[in-house]
Amino acid sequence: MSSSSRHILTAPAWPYANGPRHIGHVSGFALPADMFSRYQRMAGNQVLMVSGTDEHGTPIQVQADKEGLTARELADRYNRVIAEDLHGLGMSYDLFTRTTTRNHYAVVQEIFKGLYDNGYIFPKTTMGAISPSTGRTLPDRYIEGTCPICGYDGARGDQCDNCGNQLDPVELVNPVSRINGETPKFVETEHFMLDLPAFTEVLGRYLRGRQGEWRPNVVKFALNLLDDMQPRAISRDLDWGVPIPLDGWRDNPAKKLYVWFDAVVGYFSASVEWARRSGDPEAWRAWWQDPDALSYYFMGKDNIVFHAEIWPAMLLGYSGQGDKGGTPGSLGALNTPTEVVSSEFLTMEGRKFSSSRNVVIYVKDFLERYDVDALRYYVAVAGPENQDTDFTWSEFVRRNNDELVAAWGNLVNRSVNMAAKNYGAIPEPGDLTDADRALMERSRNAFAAVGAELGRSRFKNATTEALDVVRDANRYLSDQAPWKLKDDPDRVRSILYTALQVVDDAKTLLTPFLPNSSQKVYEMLGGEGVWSGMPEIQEVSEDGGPDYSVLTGDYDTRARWESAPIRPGVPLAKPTPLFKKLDTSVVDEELARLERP
RNA sequence: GGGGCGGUAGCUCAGCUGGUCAGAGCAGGAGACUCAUAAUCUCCCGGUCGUGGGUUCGAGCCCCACCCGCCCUACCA
Repeated sequence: MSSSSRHILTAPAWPYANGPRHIGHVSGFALPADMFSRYQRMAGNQVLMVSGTDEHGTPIQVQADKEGLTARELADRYNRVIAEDLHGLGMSYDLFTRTTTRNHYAVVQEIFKGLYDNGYIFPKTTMGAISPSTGRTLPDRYIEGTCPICGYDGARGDQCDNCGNQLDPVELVNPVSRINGETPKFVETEHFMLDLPAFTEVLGRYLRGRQGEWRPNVVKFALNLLDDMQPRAISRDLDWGVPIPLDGWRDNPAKKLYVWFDAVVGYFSASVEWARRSGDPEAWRAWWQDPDALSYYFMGKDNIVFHAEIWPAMLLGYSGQGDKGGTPGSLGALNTPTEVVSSEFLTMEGRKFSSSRNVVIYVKDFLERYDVDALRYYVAVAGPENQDTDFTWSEFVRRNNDELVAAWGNLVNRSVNMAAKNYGAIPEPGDLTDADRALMERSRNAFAAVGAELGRSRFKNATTEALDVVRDANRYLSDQAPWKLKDDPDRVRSILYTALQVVDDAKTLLTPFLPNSSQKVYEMLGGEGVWSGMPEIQEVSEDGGPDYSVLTGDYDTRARWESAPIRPGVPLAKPTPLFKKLDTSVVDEELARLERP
């Protein structure tokens, strides 16, 4: 079905390095992006999947202070934790890096300069707070006081936790520093603004051109924002961030680029870093400048504005294509997103995930107790694709037991077991009946159907259709009942051959969701080597900077999105179960863990 | 306050541009089988598609209002 090989950039959102990831996080960006990427690679496309940890900004600084660490130390810790979470999930990143690399700084500054030179960034004077005793800038979140809106007296400078409104610290009644209790002094401070109104026209054309392609809620949401575009601050009074690359600013220890600005550039900077590490520093251009290249961004719905509005604006501005024109920056014009795929939110047993209330299950803890494929499957078939969905332990156990173990695992087990026991090998079929041919044709045809759903990031539909093949195969075995045909060995061999061919097809269809168990089935049926590649953590170095670790891998594997004929004669051993059946008592155990400090 | 998404069988959810669209899985009931991790297969039960209007020959699917849940965002100050 897919005609020619294309370059496809997969851009999963950058997790913020302030703590471990829970399954709500990864259900929104990481797992969908990985399933999409694995499918696209199998379909023969050249996928580049890049991301990393987002490590700058006030929340990191605040938390670091609280723990007596530097921001860098805190970021180092959670970069490692998150990389291990994603590694455990089998996320097939070509590069998972971080925003504290020298490469990232340089690329961010290049994008800034391109925008600046084209007139899309301008300075503006606003009011900001400093600490009278130290003379240092006091970031918004370090200030608390009485909320001017609801009267709550624990409001922070940037937001009131009681009424949820965003605030300007200048508005707070009786503001005090959270560091030492002193009263901050408000002084004039200069910041840079991104001129978003200067992209209204071009973004409007861009977004209207995406109608019918993107999920409608994303386009609608973004188009609606165009009605009231405001310049957005891109610098911050904080020393933890990327320096502003202009004379007089570059060395200012207290003014850095606002974290969101550097974070969205990460998709691009990581591509550049990947190219350099691959040995061809220009290789990124195939994904960012070829007009036929495609790019897919995966994130939670709270991030639509950055990916459907601000990042396209930055790319257009850098490329000299905003409403005020300009010329492309020194790297040349860059592609805007082909599609912004936004997920809704996962809830936990009917409630919002909450680390502080312990309404949460972290990736690490999950993977210590359960198989990664069980989680991947759950997110694929029951994740927050079109609407908020609830994760419940009972549903997780049920899906695992009824669908993975009883339907798919059992099909593999009964088919391989019968063949192994009777022949010790994939049998040579006799004459095939209509029923045999119909089932094999049915699973062959599923590649187009499931592939079409995967290409549109419709994972629920894709999983369901793949499972339908499994159910049909189980039905076929029950109908044909080879165990009753001891006196017709030809027929038995044909039946088992047919079943094994469909098992082989189904394992291919399920590979994007269940790469680990598909690898097992692949080996069970005589496959050798890596069927579906897994990421690895590598220590890397960078000229002039500290060493750090990245996630990368070789995903140029044997997996192809097509039915591959099985080979009679290949030896078969008695199969071992693909999945572990879970006792229903785990539901109570896990529920008891929730809300226990 | 503004914008967006969702509200479909007991449960979790599919239903594209309006006309076999009233579905799937699970749960519940009955039966078949024994190759398989007591798994599998068959049949049955089950919904006035949030509420109230409207458009249409015909509406979960379009329009209006309202109710509920969630997301983003603003302001009176």
